[in-house]
Amino acid sequence: MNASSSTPDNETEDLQSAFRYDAALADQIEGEWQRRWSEEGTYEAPNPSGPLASQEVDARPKLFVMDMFPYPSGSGLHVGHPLGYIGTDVFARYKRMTGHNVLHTMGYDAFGLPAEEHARQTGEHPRANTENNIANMQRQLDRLGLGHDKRRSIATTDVSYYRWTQWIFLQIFQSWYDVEIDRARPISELEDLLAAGDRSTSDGRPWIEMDPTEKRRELDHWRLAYLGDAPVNWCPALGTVLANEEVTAEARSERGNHPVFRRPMKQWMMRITAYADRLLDDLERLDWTDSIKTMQRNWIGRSEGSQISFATSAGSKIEVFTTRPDTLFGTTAMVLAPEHPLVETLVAETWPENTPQRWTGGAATPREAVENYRREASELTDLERQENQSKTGVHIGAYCSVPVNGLQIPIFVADYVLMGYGTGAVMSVPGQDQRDWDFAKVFEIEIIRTVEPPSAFDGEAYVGDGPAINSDFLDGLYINDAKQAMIDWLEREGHGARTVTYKLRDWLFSRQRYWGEPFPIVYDDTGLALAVPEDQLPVELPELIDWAPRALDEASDPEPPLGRATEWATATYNLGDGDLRYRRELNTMPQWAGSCWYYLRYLDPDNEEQLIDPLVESYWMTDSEGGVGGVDLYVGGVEHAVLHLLYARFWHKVLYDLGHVSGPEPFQRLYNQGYIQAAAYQDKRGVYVDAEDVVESDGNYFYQESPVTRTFGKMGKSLKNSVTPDEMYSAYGADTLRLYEMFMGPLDQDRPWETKSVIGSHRLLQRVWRNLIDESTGAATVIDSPPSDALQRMLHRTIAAVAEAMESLRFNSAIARITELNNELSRRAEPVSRELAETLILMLGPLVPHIAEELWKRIGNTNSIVHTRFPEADPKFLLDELAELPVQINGKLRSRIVVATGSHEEALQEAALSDERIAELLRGKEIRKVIVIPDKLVNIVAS
RNA sequence: GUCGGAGUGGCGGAAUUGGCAGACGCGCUAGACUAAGGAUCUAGUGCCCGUUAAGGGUGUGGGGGUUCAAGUCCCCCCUCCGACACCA
Repeated sequence: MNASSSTPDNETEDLQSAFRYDAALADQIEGEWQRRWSEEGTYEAPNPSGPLASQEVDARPKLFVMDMFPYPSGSGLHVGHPLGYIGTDVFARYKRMTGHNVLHTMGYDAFGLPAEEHARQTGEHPRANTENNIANMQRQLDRLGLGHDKRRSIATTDVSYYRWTQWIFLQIFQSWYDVEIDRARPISELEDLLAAGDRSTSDGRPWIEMDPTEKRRELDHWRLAYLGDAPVNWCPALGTVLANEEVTAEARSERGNHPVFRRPMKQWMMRITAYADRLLDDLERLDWTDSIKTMQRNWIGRSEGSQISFATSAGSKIEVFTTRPDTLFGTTAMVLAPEHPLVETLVAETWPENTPQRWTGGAATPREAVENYRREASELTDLERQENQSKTGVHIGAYCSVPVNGLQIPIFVADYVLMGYGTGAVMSVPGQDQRDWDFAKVFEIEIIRTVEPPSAFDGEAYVGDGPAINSDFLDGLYINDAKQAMIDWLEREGHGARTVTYKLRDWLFSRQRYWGEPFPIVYDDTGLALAVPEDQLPVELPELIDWAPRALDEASDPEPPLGRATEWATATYNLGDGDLRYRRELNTMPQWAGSCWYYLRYLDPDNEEQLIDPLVESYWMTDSEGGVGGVDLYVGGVEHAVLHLLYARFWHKVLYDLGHVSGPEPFQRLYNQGYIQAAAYQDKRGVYVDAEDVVESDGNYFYQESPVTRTFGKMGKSLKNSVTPDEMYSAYGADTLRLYEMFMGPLDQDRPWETKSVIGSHRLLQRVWRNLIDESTGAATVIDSPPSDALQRMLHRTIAAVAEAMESLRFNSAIARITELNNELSRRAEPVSRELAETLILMLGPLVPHIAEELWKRIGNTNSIVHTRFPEADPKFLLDELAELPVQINGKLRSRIVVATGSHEEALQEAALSDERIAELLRGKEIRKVIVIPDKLVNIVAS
């Protein structure tokens, strides 16, 4: 790092330029202004009521700008981390200056595995570790000069915060989804409906015949948060169960890449599937990128089709789900997932006569074949199953009949059919489905095409549209009509019905961890869950000594660490029958829980009486322009495209149904910032070397004289390519770092970090400073006379461009325009008009607040620029009287003419044709046509 | 494989509705200041031809098309990045 004045040798020059804008001066200015902002509460945004309200009602329009809050990592920040935070800060500052009441703050998503992993290694309690990390990270962020309302900051680990996380859990626990009115309702209302017979119970028994325990079990059946007995993803290395979303396709944990095993276990589940359609439909009302919307749509995975029953000789019917009921006449086999429950009852004792050898898997009986196949399938990892795309399976010796034509078709088990989707059973139609085609080829199953392929078609299964063939009453119909006709027939004949299925599963909500929110749930002797009363919240985490997960092997079973807090594990509550002892729920909530609602707590951070004051909620969360409402701008990485954003939307919708929030969506506009990448260098052995010490020569890279190869990747320890904000502060100051990060490119794009380029942003600030300040005295050099007409025009064009760029988050363009203006001032090398100087400073304000405040003060102002109006372009300066227009011949630029703006076509044509060069070039040519676009160009077509 | 997104100088990137491609910055070249410059300032800088110059040609991943005019619109192809992945 070479700050110009930091070497002792140029002290002489330093004395001459004691007020040159360098790292030392920047550091001093930044410290002073950060102190003043903090003392004056400059960034505090008033609420309409409650403790954070200001004296008078704030008439400004509100704007809620938010970053995805970080996990407070122990390793500290590198320059890639704050990119989004700087972006939102610039936008928030710009909006403050255009008269908005801007809420911008920051919190910490502080529960989670890393603190426990760290604790396991060091013995430091997760809370102590977490608090240290938060303090450290806060210090690093403060140094950037982010304009946050500190009063509103929270950490999900604060007891006063997770008390309300627990409260929300109870709301969900005590609700059910009424499909008739399509929203969640309190469970007490269901009780009334069941008692009145307006809803039938899950097994059809009358409510009044149930004993109290049966009634509780019945209600539990309906709850939005319920105990499910599904197979879970048990990760022994992490000592916890994981959600499907936290497990990779290779059956490993997303965090740490440890093996994950399937285990059946009683787990808390959230009925997010009840909201599948609303989560899908409301996407259309959101200002999010199409790619994120598409990812959510794919994740929800809604598909319409029909359920069809196939009768078997054994009596049980096989239900399949298909999106192509129109192809039913082409069904030539039935394929079940290996885990399908009906396999047991359907499997035949002996092979039927004439069973082809290849169907038997070489086994003596169908049962043996199925058992062998199941064993082989279970020994494959998901990855192997995926790589092995050739179809395998065995016949189970039984047949079922195709309802529409009575055809007897063989039943198979095969692992290409997944138990987790649809009904775990597939009607195999090789003519119209490539997977079925592949399967049919292996087992020599008959192929009947039911859609006529185009004559040129030479593929295998044909999935395109076309007229139905070989399909009796469907013949000639195209796919859509054929589907309708078939579904009508199935419904009329009682063989099936129109249905919808989803890929989305219910959300597995418990973790066998210490460092998470305890459930506000206890159990009595029935083993059924009971809510801890709201007025008994929070259920605080016990201070465990032995909190670390046990080292566990593959054969182990899930075991929550809270079970070791023996005193805490039971509790006395009065739940209506007097004080009784209850067993506590020992699982904790997943990290997603705390991030599902933090935006609401920012709004009313000190409320102990209710989740949020409705007045405050509707003030910040309602869109005055009639949009769906919610956070006005939410900025974060694309990695949360499905999980966090789907969970938070789900919780918000539940709160909306129950009347706790005023709108259906939490985040109106979502913006995904890109990532900062950095060059990383590997030597011959492939070992990463310190990027800082690599030198370039003629496009090749060397580390200690030896050639190294360059790649780009995420900044971090493993690639040895981190650059810390602290290094940038000491070389240039925080404003330069902010400016550089914003100048590198559009906010939503990944961009490579280049330390050598940072100097460019520093130079801009130095030149601005020099244009307004005498570097030897520190006094302002501005003069009071107005700027020249030409400068005035340039200034207002700049204002218009900068405002537009700020509005659309194109900060790189805004900076370019400001640079152009400042370059012009440098070129003129004359004292700058105060009017122009003020405008320039205000435009810089959102980007580089410290130096802007300092310049503002030095040219004679006493107020802060934070709430000063952003300059507005005066239209009268935007139009020049004269304009230089290009003149083209046959589309090629040949000359330019200077004409009055607003000149009519004839005048322009004449000016163009009488231009010397043009006349010269046109000599001897025939003018065929002249295109004149006023104020744009003239194009002469000649030959 | 399917679905998204993107390809513009040596590099990061600009370019409203189709209307002067390469703004702005880095780097590079030359010069100024200097004991010195990895500081600062000034000028130049897409590529090719043209001794300088005037000028000309060419140019936004490739190929075709629409148009007076295409980085921008249409068709086909290639490459890279991201997500999902036997979803019936």
